[in-house]
Amino acid sequence: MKLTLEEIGRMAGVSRSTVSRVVNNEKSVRPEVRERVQAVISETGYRPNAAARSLASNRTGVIGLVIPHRVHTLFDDPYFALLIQGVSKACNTAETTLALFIFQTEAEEEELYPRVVAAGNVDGVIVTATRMGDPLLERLTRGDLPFVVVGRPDVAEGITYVDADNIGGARSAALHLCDLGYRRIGYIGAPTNTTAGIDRRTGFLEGLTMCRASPADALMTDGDYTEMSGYRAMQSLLPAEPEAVFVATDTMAIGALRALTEAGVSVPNDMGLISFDGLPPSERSVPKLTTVRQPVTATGARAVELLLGLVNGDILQPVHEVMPTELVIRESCCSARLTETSLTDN
Amino acid sequence: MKLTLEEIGRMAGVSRSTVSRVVNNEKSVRPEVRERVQAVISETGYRPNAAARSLASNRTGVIGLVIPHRVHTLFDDPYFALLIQGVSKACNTAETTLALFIFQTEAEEEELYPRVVAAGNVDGVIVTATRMGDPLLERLTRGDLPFVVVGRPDVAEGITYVDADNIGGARSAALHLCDLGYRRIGYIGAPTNTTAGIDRRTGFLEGLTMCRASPADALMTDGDYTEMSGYRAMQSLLPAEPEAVFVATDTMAIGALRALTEAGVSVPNDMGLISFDGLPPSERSVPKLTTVRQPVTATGARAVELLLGLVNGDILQPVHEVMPTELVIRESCCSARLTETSLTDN
DNA sequence: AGCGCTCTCGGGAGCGCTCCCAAGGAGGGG
DNA sequence: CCCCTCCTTGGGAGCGCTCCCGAGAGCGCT
Repeated sequence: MKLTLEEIGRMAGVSRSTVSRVVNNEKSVRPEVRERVQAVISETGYRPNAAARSLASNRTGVIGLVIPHRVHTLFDDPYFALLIQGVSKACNTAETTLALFIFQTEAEEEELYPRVVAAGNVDGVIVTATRMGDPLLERLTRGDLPFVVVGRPDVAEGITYVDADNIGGARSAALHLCDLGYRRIGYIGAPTNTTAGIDRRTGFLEGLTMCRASPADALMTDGDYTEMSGYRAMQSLLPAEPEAVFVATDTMAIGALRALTEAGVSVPNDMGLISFDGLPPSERSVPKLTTVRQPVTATGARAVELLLGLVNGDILQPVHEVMPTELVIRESCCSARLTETSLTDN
Repeated sequence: MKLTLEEIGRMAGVSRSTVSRVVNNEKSVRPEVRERVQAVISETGYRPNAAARSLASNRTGVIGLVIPHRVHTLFDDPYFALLIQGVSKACNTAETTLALFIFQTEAEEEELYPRVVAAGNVDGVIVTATRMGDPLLERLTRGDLPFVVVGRPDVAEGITYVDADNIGGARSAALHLCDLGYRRIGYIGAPTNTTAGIDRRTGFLEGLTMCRASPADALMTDGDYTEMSGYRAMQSLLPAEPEAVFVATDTMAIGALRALTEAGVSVPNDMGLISFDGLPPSERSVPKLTTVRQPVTATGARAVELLLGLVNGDILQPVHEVMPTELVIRESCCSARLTETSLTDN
């Protein structure tokens, strides 16, 4: 038996319209009628047809999460798994369906607009991992589909985004190293064609400046978010003999740690290591990494809330939201150093 | 300007129906007319409205990927990231939209049927990580929505699924250890309320039998797919002094390796280690893990193909598909042992 | 008693597509 | 030359919902 509004109406002795009002929780329905209709609905397990609903209302109840093609190789970075989880969870509570768009090629990415957006498949999209001058972002800005960016976009005007406090977090990491008495501090960064890379670098340098340590070019290099790039970067830094290194992501830090292990450099005894992200692997390494944790799932969830706000018009002005980070002290920095310094000071 | 079939028709001087035929690539349209319509379509960037289309045709062009709530804690297992990638890629090439359903609670999971299926949101679903007597699977079997299971379901009759060759792969791992001369071989398994856990155990035991090694209860234990469970399991196995251990998943093997590192047991010198899955982390550990690789992304892609076949009626009988595995020899088993044995034999 | 207001409810219209039927023209065979 | 068939095209009828308008009932007020 095909259940429709009409059919439910017949069974409850009311019209299609009234059933619709009950389903959509509109007020002007007498309580007793509402109850009667509710009863029929739960008896029959009726659910309004999604397609008909979106055709008539111009709303789909679906939002998209877009993961651009650049990321594909780095998808083993657990960051995205966590982000997806946060987004998914928020979608579930909002009774919204999550459509996932993972692109492996530029061509696929360009299909997004025609195939998904123009067809009206989604009410809005969340975009991650944009890069400087990202054409996707530009395209989105020109269109009128609501969207939220995860991570600060390079041109942010008119764009709603939610980002981690990369600058503040990186600054606190640098300060922490300084506090522990480290002076020759190295840096393995994220690509500077991403705002996260820029911001973490900025924060790191700010931190150094605040404690009057000065960065040396020989101590600074960049990776590309992969574990392997962290591995290589650390190898290239070793000759400069840093006392400690700040690595801009956990995944690269794991790679860096591997390079150190192979080189027989003990962490934290011979070198301090601090990273950024606070993902699960960072507490399963040996030694466990001291890191700046960012709230990844919360970020994803917040992005959904903002997008939904945009979609149903609760939010009218672009919102820029910064999620706080937190320094998580574990085993990869030597607290003995602090003690030494303190003793000297006393 | 709102583009519709009608509008495009007007512009091309034909009717709505003809445009529809062109869009859907039906034959009976004169080539010249077809071309004229095509031209207007690409000029205007027209795309048929998805909602209207599914309302009229009863097909949504969306498939769901369901990840049950049990998995949520183990989501940091890169297996799922790879699976999602495979599924997503296949969806992209098939011009199908992927809806992702990740459930964190049993309650959310139960909402799947009413909210998603009854509302006609998807044409079919792919379900992963089912367990014995999974109520979700049972519900799906009763309904008439096409679905494909990733991993062998415990009752497989009437169900289309695609699974890795867990038995064969585990057997080859056991045989490999035997070949290398290991005799006291330990086993850290996956939960035996999952068919993967059962099958890998079965394969492992088959392998031992084939080379006349006999399993000892003291050498066999199970984890729960998490890294931590692998860590603990290895600790519990250490007193029994196995010469080598087969761990049923990479993630648990990484945990086991961590336990060994902490205990000062060197791999492969003091103990051989082999695992199953062949995920990226297995080649970034120190030492790199010898493992049985299963084709995760291919599995996901195959699941999509099967589901699509089911959806449009190309496949009428349930299909059971087994993906081959491959032994990847790296550093965690001692080939020196083989040499020793060989030497003795000579 | 009459007026106007609010609350409740029903039904028409239409969202943009697919499906189907029928009409018209072209072409082949008797 | 006519009839039958096939190919091509157009348009009607929905798919199941939302939105909107208007009718009727009930109420308080003058």
